[in-house]
Amino acid sequence: MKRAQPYQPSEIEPKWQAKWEKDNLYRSLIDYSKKKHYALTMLPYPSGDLHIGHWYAMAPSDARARFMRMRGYNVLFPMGFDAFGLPAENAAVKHGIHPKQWTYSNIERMRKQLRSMGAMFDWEREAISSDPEYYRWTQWFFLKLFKHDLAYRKMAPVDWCPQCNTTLAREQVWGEDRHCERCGTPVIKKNLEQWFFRITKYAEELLDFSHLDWPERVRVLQTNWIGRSEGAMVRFSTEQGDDLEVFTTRPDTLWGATFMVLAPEHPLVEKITTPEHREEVAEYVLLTLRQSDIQREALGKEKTGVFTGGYAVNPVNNERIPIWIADYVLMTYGTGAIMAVPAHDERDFEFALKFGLPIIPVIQHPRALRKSLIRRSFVTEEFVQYLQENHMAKGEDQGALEVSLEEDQINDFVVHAQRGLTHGWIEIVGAEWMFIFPDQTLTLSSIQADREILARIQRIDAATRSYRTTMEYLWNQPYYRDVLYHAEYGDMIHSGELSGTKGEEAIQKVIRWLETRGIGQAKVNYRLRDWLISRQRYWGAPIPIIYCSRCGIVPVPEDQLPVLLPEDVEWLPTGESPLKLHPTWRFTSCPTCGGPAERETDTMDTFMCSSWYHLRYLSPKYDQGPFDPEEYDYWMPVDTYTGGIEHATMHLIYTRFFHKACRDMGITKGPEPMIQLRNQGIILGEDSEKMSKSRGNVVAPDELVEKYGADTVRAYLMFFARWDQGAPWSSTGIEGTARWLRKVWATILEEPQTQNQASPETLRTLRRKVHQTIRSVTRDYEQFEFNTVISSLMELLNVMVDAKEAGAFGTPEWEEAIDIYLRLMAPATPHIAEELWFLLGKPYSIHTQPWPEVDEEAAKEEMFTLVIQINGRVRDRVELPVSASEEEAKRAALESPIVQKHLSGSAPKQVIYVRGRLVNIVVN
RNA sequence: GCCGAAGUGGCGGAACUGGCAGACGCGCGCGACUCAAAAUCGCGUUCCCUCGGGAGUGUGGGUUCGACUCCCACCUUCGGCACCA
Repeated sequence: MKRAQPYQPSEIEPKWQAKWEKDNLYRSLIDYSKKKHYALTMLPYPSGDLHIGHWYAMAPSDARARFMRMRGYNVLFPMGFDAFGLPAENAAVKHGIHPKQWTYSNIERMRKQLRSMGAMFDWEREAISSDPEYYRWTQWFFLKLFKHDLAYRKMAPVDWCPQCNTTLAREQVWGEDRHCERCGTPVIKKNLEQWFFRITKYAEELLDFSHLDWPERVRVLQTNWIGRSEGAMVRFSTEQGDDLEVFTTRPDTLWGATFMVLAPEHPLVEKITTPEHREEVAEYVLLTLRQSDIQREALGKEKTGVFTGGYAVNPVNNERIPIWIADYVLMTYGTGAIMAVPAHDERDFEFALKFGLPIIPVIQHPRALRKSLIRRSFVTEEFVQYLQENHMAKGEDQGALEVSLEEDQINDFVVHAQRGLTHGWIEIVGAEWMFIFPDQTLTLSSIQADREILARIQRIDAATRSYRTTMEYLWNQPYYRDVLYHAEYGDMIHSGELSGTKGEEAIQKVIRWLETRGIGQAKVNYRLRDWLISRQRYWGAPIPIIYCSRCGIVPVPEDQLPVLLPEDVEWLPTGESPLKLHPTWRFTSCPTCGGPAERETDTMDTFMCSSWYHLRYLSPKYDQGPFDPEEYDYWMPVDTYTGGIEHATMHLIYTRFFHKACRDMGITKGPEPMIQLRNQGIILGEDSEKMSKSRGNVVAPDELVEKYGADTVRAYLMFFARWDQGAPWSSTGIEGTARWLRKVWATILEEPQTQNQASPETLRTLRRKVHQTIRSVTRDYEQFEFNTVISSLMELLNVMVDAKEAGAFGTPEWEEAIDIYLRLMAPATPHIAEELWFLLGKPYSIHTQPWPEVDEEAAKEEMFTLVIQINGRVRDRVELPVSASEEEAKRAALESPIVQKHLSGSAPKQVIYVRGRLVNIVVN
């Protein structure tokens, strides 16, 4: 027996990596004779150490890129670094190293670690966002956006991270406590003059995913983030004659608007506040401003607000309604003002009840009961009998009958009620809003009616005198509570000429009605805000703007780019941009008038750098533009993009916006930058907790590579979980993958220990499994199902081991099997595949070989297991040739002794036959 | 509260078109080799059982000859949003 050399990844892996690099094996050049495939994995931040998460993102992506290459595509799979950003500055503060030095030495280290992965990166295309040759073009894009009015500067309340000492985009503020996405510190509000990109201009187009093959999850996240809502703008006016516009999604409830609420910051507040309310309003505004957003938006917080003394006119019914201010109305959404319809909006309902504002129902509840609480003391005994005889009284509580009525009982009830009332009144609420008095019936249909009803019942019952509105009285009858408020669609009531409008057409009909009268129109509103890109930090691309006292905001001329970052700065965090504290850098001359001027000292959000890195990869050294148009036309768009889902509402929305804006400026082409997106999951620590240094559960890929070799790590990462889900790490699990590779090695290289002559069946079975595996591995790579790629290969190996034992070694079928096996494993485990390929004397390199084709004939099964069920339960199995007819299958099933026993003479009711699978005998 | 996803052995997972539930691997058990260990190999491994079977894919219903797969309701976990008018 010949023993082969043992499998030594630490020897073969560096050897092949060096050779591939020397031979330029992964250089990706334009080749018009081939179909291109641009595979991109998200740009890593050079934090200093490649962690297992990087491997998890990149190694399976690399395997797939390699697979595409073997399938005949010209594949571009580039790598680079998102090299600007805060950690470099934090390290500078902590260790006294310059951010640039820290960053570039980290990059050096990570390049080495990345090379140990054996990935097919084309390093000639590496791009580093902090290189002046890179950020020159980041600045150039800024200027283009500025020129096309897509970048603008404004004073605004912005989110500020006190830990990072900088402003953040809305997308970078996370969670209920509104913390900084990077460091977890709760943010505060600051009023600052900042630069924004007009991403909101693209809100509608960003909702269109029809050109994208992206996970549903990401599309839903982005859709929710953009937050489209349809409704109407309605023009109310103040008594002073100012227009007061509101956005509403429920124009059908307009007739129920009984007051208005402005955000405390609303510009009209000053003007409408009357002298006697001035002090109270000023105090409230101040209080609101002092509160953090977290306090202000804390849920479950009781509503607060104050009356301004001012009044508005509801344009649909000319009702005079009070204007309040309250912090539950946000200046940043809609117009910063709302019409309050307390009967059909939970927040307004709560507010109205608290402050005694009238509540008028204007939408019929689709299912509500008609409820009435009838005090015995108000009515005759005959009437009580009437209620009981007709089963209207369902209960009794403290001398009051709890009545509920069907629609067809109402008329009869009203007649009896008026006769039965000795004094007092009877109300019906829910699907009706009637107050029946002996002499008349009133309906709660307007503010006026609310006052009349309240006045009458207060005259009758002194106990109701503390109530400020009719609804407040009703609310204090617990029996009514569930029918007093609802936010559903329904038929319009109490709405003047539009009363009776059906729920399903109400909104559209009201909008048309408003439009013909010129008091409102349809309007779509978005939750999305413009992208705040100013950062008060040093290590970023300077915003290429100059402020001149004579010429105002002046863009740096393109030919003066890049605006270089000075290297001699103080980085100690002060809350001001370090560039502002530099003794000379900010002082310059105006490009327009030549007079003294100052540079913008803020730098750009690093998401700006990563919005276009996929373009810089195309031609990282090109200096006539951000990218070489020829490269663009060949490679773009990105065909598959892989990375984590955490960027769903940040990078992935920014880069889509960026592409669309550039398209409209004539720079890029096509609807989308990245066609197919796939997300990998997260690897947890072995304790099922999130990996972190403090928990001590971090898995270090360098150590794994040293112990097992890169191929084992790559294969294990592909195998151990569904790629899109991730799972806890297992240090015993990886042993299984290591065993698999050792077994491959031994199976292919070692002489067999058997004298057996392989039977034709053995060889046939071997070939069948080989070709079936080509089919499944190909399909699984296409679908990013990497775990089953590896398990199929393991299965095939098990069959090969059996075949070898049975004497297949050395036969043509065996040679074919190992040839195909190595090709199939080459994308996942490139080094061992290359080494074995080499040892077998096959032509270098396996990675330039074509992907194997399925021989359909060989893959065909000859026999199959016919499952025999009785009443859907498996009772027996029998082997049949694939060619067996329905009759043969049914006969085989019915002849089965087990079936005979179960049938015990009786005839089957039905026999169901599924070709190639089963026979199901139904016997009752 | 709203939106979304996921629940399958001790664990990661497979079952891709409604048709054998648990592929592949980990772990575990027994055995072989060995003075011994490591490595390797073989067998077993969803649960219950009176050895005939029975139960079983989060729970409860439904559709179907047949449901992990389709429908309805619910529970749990995770993610996102959150006074967005």
